[in-house]
Amino acid sequence: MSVDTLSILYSTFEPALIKEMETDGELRHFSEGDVIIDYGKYIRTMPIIVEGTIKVFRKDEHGKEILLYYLSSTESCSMAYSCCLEAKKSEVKAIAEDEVQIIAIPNNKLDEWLCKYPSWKNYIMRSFNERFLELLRSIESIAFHKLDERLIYYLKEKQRLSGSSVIKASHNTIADEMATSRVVVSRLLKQLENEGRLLLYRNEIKLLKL
DNA sequence: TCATTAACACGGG
DNA sequence: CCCGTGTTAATGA
Repeated sequence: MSVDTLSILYSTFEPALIKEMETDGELRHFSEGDVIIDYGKYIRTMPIIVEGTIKVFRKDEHGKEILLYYLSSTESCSMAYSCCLEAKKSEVKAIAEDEVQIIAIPNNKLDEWLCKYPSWKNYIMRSFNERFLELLRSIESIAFHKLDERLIYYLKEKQRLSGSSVIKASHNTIADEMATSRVVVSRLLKQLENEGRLLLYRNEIKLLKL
């Protein structure tokens, strides 16, 4: 395991736990677009993200997909945690947004560590809380805001995670992730450009003031 | 009323 | 040429 990876872990977990992670956890790498977990697959390990960003999707009964939330460094998926404990099938799909490194923790360790390590308990609790809040924000956005507000929320979220005000994505990709059509995305983006809030290029959006 | 679908032209890479 | 983009017109919820 790299020094960089370790330093991230040391700020979150106690040394004895990290030792266990080194022996029992498995470091895995994914590239942009890789499907990390798919609908209906059994989850046997719980991932902790050490590098990169993962996007989590949910599919409705008609097969339409929508982006739920992003996961980034040191975060984990509480969905995965509860699935692991009961050996259930995944309700969501996770795709790597960029280059991603995760530590896969085998499910038999999860419960054991909960009693053994306070830092692990805290991490799990905090992780559940963060995911829940993020989910609430997504629901609020989808249920109560119109598409133009959702688009702005989407762009801001991209900006926050990439740390850059230049967003690299096609209108089509954005439309897919927001579960709408490209026509609408193009129209709304054009509107925002006319308002002087961003600039449009091919496969690129430069955010000015949102 | 506003989203979706299909269709088309434009142009940059 | 292919793909992303901008627009329009018809249709749908």
